[in-house]
Amino acid sequence: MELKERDLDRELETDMDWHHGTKPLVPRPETLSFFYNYNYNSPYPGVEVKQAALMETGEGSVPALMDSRNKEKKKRLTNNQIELLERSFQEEIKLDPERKMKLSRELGLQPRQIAVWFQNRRTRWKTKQLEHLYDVLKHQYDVVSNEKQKLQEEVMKLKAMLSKEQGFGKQTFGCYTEISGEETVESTSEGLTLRGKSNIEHVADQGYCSFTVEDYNTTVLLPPHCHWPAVPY
DNA sequence: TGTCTAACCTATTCAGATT
DNA sequence: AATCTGAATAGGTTAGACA
Repeated sequence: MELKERDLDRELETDMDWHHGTKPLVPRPETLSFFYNYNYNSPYPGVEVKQAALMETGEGSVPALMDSRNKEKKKRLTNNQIELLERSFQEEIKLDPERKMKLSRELGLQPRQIAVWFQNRRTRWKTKQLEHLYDVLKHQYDVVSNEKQKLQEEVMKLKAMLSKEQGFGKQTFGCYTEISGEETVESTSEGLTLRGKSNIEHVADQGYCSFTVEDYNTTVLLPPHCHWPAVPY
């Protein structure tokens, strides 16, 4: 980013970390909280008017005064604000300065509020993605596990038939029976696991479980052209 | 190369909303 | 009152610009 843009950004307090470099090292004095609060000095006169109007109608997003000491309340965003923010988020998960300012003007919110909302929204989205990924992997595991059990049962049946043919049980099998050159299967009651490592561990070892949300976004959950969350909010 | 700063992240706090 | 939800904060990391 160019210096000019950075300076402008800082001047307008559009940066998410508005306090960087100027963060007070001591607790904020209550009596001066209005001074430290980023909502106080609005660089957008028009926005203030809009916010005041919204407050009057009970839809305001500007923190109202909690008491005589100017301590401000947290206010939830209105449905309209969230709707527009959501639409914007669906269009693009990241927020560029221009869009931030546009949303700020349209919604009557401080740029930093827009940035914070997007940051929190990305966090929620990521959590949902991970939950969804867990479900997908669990389902895949269950399918593979069931398949494995069926195959094991089939092996046992075939073994039983073989031993019957070879002398009605004269030949006993050990605890582990060779199936292939690489893998053995436990023939005990808990014989559902591969010796050594489970499928999931095996997959994890091969790095299949190592992914980023971006990778996941473009491979597992979403169609290739889709770069915004398919998982609902 | 080191410093500065914007932008991002995760973890956490805290207050309003809900049960 | 307890719990949930989400707006906001704290502090750390990263990347780009610049001297």
